[in-house]
Amino acid sequence: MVDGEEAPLGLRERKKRETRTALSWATIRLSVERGWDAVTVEDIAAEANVSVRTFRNYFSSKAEAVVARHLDRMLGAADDLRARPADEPLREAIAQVVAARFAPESAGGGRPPRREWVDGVRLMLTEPDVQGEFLKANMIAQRELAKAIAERTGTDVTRDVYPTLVAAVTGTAATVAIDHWMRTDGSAPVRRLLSEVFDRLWAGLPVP
Amino acid sequence: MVDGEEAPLGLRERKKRETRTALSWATIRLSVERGWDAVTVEDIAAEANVSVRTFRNYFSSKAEAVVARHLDRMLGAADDLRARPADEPLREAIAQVVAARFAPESAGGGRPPRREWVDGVRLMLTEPDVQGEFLKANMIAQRELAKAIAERTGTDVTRDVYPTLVAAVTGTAATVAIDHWMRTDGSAPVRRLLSEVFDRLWAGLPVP
DNA sequence: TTAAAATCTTGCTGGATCGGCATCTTTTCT
DNA sequence: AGAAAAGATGCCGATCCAGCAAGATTTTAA
Repeated sequence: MVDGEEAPLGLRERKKRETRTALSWATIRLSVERGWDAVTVEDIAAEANVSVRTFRNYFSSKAEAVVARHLDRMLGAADDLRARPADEPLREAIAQVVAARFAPESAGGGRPPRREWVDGVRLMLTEPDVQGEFLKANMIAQRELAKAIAERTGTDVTRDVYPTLVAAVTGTAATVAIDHWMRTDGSAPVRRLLSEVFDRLWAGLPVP
Repeated sequence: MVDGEEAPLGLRERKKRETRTALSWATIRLSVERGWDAVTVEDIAAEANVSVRTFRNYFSSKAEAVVARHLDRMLGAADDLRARPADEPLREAIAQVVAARFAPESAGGGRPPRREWVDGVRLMLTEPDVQGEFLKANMIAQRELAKAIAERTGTDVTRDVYPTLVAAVTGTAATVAIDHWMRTDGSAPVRRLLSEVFDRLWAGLPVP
């Protein structure tokens, strides 16, 4: 399951990933454009040129498909962490990899998000199912992140609470930043919020 | 929705709460005893003397019913926070109310949990659906907690990130403590884990 | 106290979801 | 090349789910 990430990645695997992201994007786009309830799994499958059954092989719900983008992002961050110089302070390393994954270029095509789109996304994110899946994804990513942190700090995920805790805090930072962005006018970019939240957390939550 | 908690609480409301907790407990008990998949909504409804449709009016899934206990607990904590002396440091106040709600007496009848029961609960909590709902509930509770914190600190939930952040950290602490308890032999009581986690968070996550 | 209004419970039901299975196609391995 | 492995798809029965309306209970107002 965990073989070298360096393998050239066969055709099969590549296609699978393509289908996965295609389905995920299709779900997001259609939902943003038409509204959550106005999109069926059938629509999405058609949009991505696969059968409904195949959609189900990849995702067990629309919400899961939407959140897949975020999940990949966070898993990627965990992965990046392992590649970070070992002598870099943990806090720095984490801040860097997470911030990098939140960079606009890192998302999709770096197209300038239109007002309409942002509003749609925000609306979509209010959907309870989506929020639930979002949290689940975060949890999964956190487990992976905890492993990476444990390796880096020479701690044990099952014995020490430390790696799990730091991972959880990282996930929380991301969630809070996004959450706050969602509930405000969105003028403050997520990255700024993220770094602010990070600083506060590692400073022990001083009263402002 | 948020009227004085002091209102005598009419018969209607009382009955509703009773049904709600009855359904929640029934779900938990049956699931622990028979195993998650061996329990249908029909069983639960029967156990609580209501129709299946009524179960659905209260909860949209078994998982949600299970987690309702935890949700109430956290909402209660948020409520307790408002009643805390205003000059008490925020950190202390939060630690107190949360710890109090995790006290064994505060749960159900203070019956000594049998080994069998604990194992069953642990097994139930590994169920993905349950975990998902757990996270959702936490999020809901956090929003409420954030409001209480905002009141207390004179900050604004929509303008400042601070209250949301502190609430999120509190929720995270609870989650991590429970998560760690679940994945270890359970010898360390949740309350001890909780306070350890709390201390570390408010100390800015020093490297151990 | 009584009648009206509001709310809750419940059975019914059509539409969507879900996951197992068999089959056909594509990729990978030897 | 040929066999083996893994994916995609269609089909289908079981289940879930939310809206609706009828009947019961509580609350409110007169």
